[in-house]
Amino acid sequence: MDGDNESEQPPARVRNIVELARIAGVSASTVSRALAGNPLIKANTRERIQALAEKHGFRLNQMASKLRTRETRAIGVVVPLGHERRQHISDPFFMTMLGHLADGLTESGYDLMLSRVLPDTPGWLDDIVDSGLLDGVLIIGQSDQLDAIEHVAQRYRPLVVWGQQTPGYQQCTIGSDNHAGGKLAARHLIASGRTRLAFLGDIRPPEIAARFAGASAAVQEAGLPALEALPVHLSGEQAQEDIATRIRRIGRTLDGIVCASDVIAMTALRALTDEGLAVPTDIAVTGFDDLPIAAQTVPRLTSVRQDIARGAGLMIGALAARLRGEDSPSVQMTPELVVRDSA
Amino acid sequence: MDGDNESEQPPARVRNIVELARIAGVSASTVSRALAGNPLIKANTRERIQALAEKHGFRLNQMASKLRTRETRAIGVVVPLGHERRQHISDPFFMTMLGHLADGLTESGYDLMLSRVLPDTPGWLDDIVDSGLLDGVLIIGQSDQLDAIEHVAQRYRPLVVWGQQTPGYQQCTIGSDNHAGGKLAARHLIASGRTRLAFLGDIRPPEIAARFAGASAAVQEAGLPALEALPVHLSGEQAQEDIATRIRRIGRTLDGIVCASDVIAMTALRALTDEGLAVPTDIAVTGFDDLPIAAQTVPRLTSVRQDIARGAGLMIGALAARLRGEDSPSVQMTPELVVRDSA
DNA sequence: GCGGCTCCCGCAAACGTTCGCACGACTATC
DNA sequence: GATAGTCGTGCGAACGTTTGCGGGAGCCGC
Repeated sequence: MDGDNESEQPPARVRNIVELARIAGVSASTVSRALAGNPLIKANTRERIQALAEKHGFRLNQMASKLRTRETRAIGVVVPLGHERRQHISDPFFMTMLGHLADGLTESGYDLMLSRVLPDTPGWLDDIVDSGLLDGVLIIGQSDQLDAIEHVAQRYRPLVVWGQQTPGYQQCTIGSDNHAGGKLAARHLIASGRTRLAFLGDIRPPEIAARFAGASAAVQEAGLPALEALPVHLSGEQAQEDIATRIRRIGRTLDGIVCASDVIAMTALRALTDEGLAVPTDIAVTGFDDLPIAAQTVPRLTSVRQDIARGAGLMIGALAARLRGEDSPSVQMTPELVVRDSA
Repeated sequence: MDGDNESEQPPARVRNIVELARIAGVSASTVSRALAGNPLIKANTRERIQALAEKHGFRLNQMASKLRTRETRAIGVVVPLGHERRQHISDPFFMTMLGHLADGLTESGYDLMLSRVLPDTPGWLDDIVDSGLLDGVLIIGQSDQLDAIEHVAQRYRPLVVWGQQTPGYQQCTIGSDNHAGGKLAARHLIASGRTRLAFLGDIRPPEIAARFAGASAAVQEAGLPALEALPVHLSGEQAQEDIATRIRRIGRTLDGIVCASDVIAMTALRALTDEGLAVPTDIAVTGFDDLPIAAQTVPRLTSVRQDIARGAGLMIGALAARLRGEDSPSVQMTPELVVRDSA
């Protein structure tokens, strides 16, 4: 009747392994091993301790455990927002990628720590990799931080980057062959008789620069006048504004637009409709990424497909190899043009 | 000439505070305080130590620091996928919310740990809150875990939920007044003369159930036959399939659809177009959320606006209050109908 | 009855910080 | 010149785990 009655009041919460050890009448080491399922501990004490832990709602303090074992089982996913200092990561591409990474990492038993970072201090990436909180780091998009990333990649192995592989850089990069992708899109427009093309998107990030270069190459080999890049913000209300303005200003002088992403293409579609221009009859539009929404727009978007799920898988695979101490090469996936109605 | 030359080779990386202390010729405590900017340490030794740390590329081990201070400065963001066991969190709503949360938390100096969890083990949420890794937890969407969440909420204060406030439940819930929102949408359809309505979406999650209930109420007060709910998956290719099937089967019998989300509405739009049904002349469609894409579809989507940015802000505010030990009430935001072209 | 073996378990030292307390040196006061 | 009051630094004990090593208890065979 003295509070020790099990059925009357919920057992006191146990806060650490020693308390539980006292209750069980064993040492802390035994509890630790028992909870870890270590066969060194006799089966019935092991189960007794596990039951006791369950009963008192006890869970190991991961912080202590991780400190001790020096294994955090956590991966950092960082999105550098160097060229695009907008407040939120609303870009569906990032988000989709993030979703796949979350899946893959959870599956492998890793926690995911998300950092959306404005890279203004020089050591931003060092702060992350040297925090002692992470076993490895995945970077989504190089933004304008190619060199900063490279500098860290030189000494920190478990680092994998989604982006554009660049000659002379050692960082393990997973990404599409953006140059080929851009070329694919432009060639398709040209093949359908378009001659007055433009490229819509900010070409500072290496991925986009490569897409632009690819498209330019196609334009050049067709003997058309050099492709012009029309910089616009990547997403957000700002982008909508930018794009609408661009379209209003020069939409009628064009008959084909290669867009840096599906989101941009989608917004362009909307802006063109508003301008009274018909897609694809007056002007053809291609996207990039082939996000699910590309199939849902009216007209449906012709887009360069990036297999994001596969990309995420490759990133995790490469990281896993590096965590095992093996080496893992960069991978360029071959993009594919998905022809729908917009071009 | 013996390797101690500073300019020749990069200084050896220092791994912990004691090593740095030895180099600086002081005690570990002093280094700790110096790096923390503690004014107890004389200004010039403080700076000397900071410079030394910089030079040797030393950074505090956060794991140890967090263990010691029992303050993790990390918030868990969890997305329970109870009713929707699809592989990825691709839903743009979640993603947008996540983006805003990431912004807000980073701003307040918190790290964000993302857990996408299939709640199959009974203690899934306990595992998270008792991991010792987090100062607080935000849950996006209640899924079918209302009770599991409630059980933890009873004892764990720093927990805030995005979802539907439900009578008899204590959990701190931030969300829209979904009932009002659903009613708003249905009333709008009815006001424009629609009489044969349906609700498109899985009504198991409480948020959606409330939207359905609200729409039903409007239908009932107009004296129309009871509203039918057509369950479909929330997103992904599966959803597309589901929706197309539904539309093909009964699209022609309807003249108005209340959709549970913008994504569903968008897919419906596409499916209707494919069926040769004109929106809004043949059939009117409303969305829910008013995501940026709602303004980009053709025709533009009439949707019930949820201010996601504000919602994220409220969640973080409520959590912050709870972290300070204060209490914070649930909040229901008033939704607003944004009328565009689809209804 | 003694050595050796197996089987469980406890001791104590880590992991890398932080922070209360004490202590030495130096100035100011009477 | 003794006492009190700063100021700056070091000692050592935490935070809650994990794990190498050692040792006691029990059993076997000789």
